[in-house]
Amino acid sequence: MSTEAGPQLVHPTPAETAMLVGQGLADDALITLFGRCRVEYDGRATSTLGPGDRHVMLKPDGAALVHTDEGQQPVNWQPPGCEHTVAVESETVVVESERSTPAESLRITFEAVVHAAAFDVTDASELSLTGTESDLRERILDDPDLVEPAFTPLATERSTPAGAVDIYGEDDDGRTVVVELKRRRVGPDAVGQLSRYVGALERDLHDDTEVRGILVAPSVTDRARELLAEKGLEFVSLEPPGE
Amino acid sequence: MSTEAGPQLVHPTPAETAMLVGQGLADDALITLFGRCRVEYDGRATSTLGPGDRHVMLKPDGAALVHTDEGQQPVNWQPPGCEHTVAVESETVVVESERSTPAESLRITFEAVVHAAAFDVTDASELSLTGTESDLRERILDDPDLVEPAFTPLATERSTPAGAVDIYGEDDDGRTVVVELKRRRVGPDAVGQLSRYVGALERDLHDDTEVRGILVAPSVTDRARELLAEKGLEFVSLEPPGE
DNA sequence: AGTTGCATCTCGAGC
DNA sequence: GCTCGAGGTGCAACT
Repeated sequence: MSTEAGPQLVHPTPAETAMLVGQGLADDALITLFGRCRVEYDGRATSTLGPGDRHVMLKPDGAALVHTDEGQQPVNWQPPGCEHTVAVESETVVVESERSTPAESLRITFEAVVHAAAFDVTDASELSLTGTESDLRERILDDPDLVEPAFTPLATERSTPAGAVDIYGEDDDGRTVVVELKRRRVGPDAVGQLSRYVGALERDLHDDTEVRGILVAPSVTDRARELLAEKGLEFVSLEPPGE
Repeated sequence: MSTEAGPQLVHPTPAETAMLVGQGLADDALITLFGRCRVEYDGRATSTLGPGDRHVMLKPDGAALVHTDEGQQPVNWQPPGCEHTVAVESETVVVESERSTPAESLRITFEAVVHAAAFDVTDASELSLTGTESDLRERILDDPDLVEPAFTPLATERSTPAGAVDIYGEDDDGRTVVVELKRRRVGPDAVGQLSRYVGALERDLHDDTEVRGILVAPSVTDRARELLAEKGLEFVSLEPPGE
């Protein structure tokens, strides 16, 4: 059976729009609206957006997205789990989306709706993604010599007082090694992260043997390299498998 | 004049869809498609997504978004600046989006198109947002005593070998103070950041007087508080202005 | 173009 | 629910 088209309206009246959106919300449909609107948001921050043409999407999981003609990111949004409502106020369509923890509300006021639609969505497929940090970890566990000859991984995600280290192991001389993985070129933040783990382990183990810290990533910025040197940490260039 | 509706098609044929998309791309329209499709991506990583119903948006700035029924984030996307193309291959509509630096390509293959539309977008308004870190900085510059009595800001975004500090100043005793601002509750990463700045300034100034580091945020996690204590850094609870 | 750090970051996993 | 870190993070400001 072919996919059914849901209701579609072009230049609907406020009442028609509210009817379609209300029914779409009841049916757990994916709803899209396009038209001239204003947007107000209040919650973790506060924002207002004056009149303009935007695309609005209401998802059945409670997410809301307001897109302008530019940018990958929505200009306003609400995360999944929100309650959407629609109403007609003074001849304008008002879409609201709210949640309570944290208290956040989004209010979209349409002065003109150009298009409204509700779609029934069936999507059983999951995204398959390769080239992640997890893939880089598997690559190293398969061949620890990629870090250095005779490196021996002992644990992954080993917890320390400063957080979990990506790979915990020891070198040819039996010294403790902390490996921090990054799937792409790294800056100073990754050095700080590795440094925290090394420091925490040195305090935790509090034996005399030093703890080595190795950052594994495709490359580092100049500043990150300086920070590595200052803190006595090491760098190994390695990329996640490319498929 | 009221906003014009662009072309709208319900259950279009592949040829009709390709025509609408091609014309929309030529007109710098915002294009939406809904239907059953597969998606392949290759670039910074690699992904494949099997058949399912999704909403596709092509923006005039070259961004592409593929949304499922769940989540605030698109399941696949392409950033602004990409070249979009549409073609009919073996009776299916294929939308491709590519860029060269870095080399990335997105390929969406529709086995059924339920809806296709192209919208003319006019949006002159800019988002006004309050409650940001920048607002918190202004709040402190207006009243430095919020950090501590007799704190004197001397510079913002002062550069150090480890990066730019949010507020650079001195305390009542003339000691150098580094202030790191966060608009929300902070974890260990923010402590590492402040620590880097303090360390870099101590080396840079290399006089005997210590450099104080103060983290200003609404609150801190337990781990972050421990790290602050270990590194001899301080915390002041303060929120960005709420409106 | 590369670097750095903010973001209403989002998202998932662990606790 | 909170915490923590990854992300094809996006994004702007600056060099």
